[in-house]
Amino acid sequence: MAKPLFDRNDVIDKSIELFWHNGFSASSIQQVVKATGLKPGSIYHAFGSKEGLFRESLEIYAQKGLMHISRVLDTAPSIGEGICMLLEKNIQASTQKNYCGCFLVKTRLELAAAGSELYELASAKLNEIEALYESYLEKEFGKELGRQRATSLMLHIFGMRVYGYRQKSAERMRQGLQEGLPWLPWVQRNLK
Amino acid sequence: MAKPLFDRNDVIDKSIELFWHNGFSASSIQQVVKATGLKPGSIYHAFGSKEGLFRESLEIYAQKGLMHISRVLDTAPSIGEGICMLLEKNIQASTQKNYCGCFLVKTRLELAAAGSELYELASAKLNEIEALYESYLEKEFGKELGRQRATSLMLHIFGMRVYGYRQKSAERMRQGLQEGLPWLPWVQRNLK
DNA sequence: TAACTTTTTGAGTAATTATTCAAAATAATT
DNA sequence: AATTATTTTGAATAATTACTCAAAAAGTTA
Repeated sequence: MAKPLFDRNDVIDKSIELFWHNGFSASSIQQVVKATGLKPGSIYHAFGSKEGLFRESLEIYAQKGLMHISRVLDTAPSIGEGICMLLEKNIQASTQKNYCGCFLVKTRLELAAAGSELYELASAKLNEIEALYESYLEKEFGKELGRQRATSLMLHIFGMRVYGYRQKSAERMRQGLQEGLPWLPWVQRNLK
Repeated sequence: MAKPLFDRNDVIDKSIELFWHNGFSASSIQQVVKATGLKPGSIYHAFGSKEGLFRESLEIYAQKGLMHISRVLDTAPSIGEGICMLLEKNIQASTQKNYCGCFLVKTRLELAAAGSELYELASAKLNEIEALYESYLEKEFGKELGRQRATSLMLHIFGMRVYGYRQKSAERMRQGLQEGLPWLPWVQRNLK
């Protein structure tokens, strides 16, 4: 019973990187071979298909994202401040050189028309994220307002993932968020 | 001097349909051949490359979108009511069977990492849309608040383009929009 | 060490890809 | 009708695609 010699986590991390940047269609198995060092046979033995590898990459990515949100919101001084921290981190990320949006959002848009199982997976994970925010906001604002603000927050997060691709959009985006999410405890940035 | 026999508008419309649904990478020239009835040689003679055809499709799509926004906002009773009409139309569209988001948004997300010229084109057109909304909102709210609300509106529009893929999200999305864009003249829907 | 099980290898496959081009067809001009 | 200019054709091309499989290597157990 020989066990896999390659580091599965490492291979998944490198696959996430590749698929996240290029999307499903534009990423070839040959690129995976190059990125991971695995030979085609090993990839198919371990993951079954390109779709199988993509699915596992997407799942791990989503799981990490959900855990990150929970961790930040559980340790922040307040839920509102935690959300602000998460949003600010998204803004920061969008200023990075190789900004790439969100893997789940990109997958949902790319594969919606194909009716792919991967689209369903991405959608399910995005719904989980909304449900997670909702569970926190309900505690703060009650059932109805919590749900409403969770939806509003998701609209803004999705919006950022598209808007953020523009260079130098950080400050503008920050102002737009403050305009649309006035119930969050924004900190004063530039007093003038 | 023989002139083209095929209807360029018709070919572009069918190309928009195909590219919009499948994206750039997942649309093949053979699919274009099938969808338009043109032979490969004709396509390359008329548009130069797959990218050339995609570019022209994207440009026409964007132009139609910009014109539609102007027309609605120019004829609406007020700018606010016009924007509400446009948003409501987006919500309605998202409930359609083959909802497909926005061609510009999809292109921006798909081709950002590739540093493609098509990404630049999609971004430029999305910026034009924001500038158009800004020009209207400035008249209503002044320079600074107009700009801020145009950004907020764009974040919501982008957000809808992602959020809307979920089935049965219409009512929830409507409430989220009302929460984030309270300065718009929303009409009462269900009194209870 | 030997027998056994599982993983890895990497050349190979059939299908699909974007693109080309010489020849045929078509339209405008003479 | 003849000439010229342009478009259309569609089979062919070289490259790339996702994926396979028999053999070799490696780990586990006896």
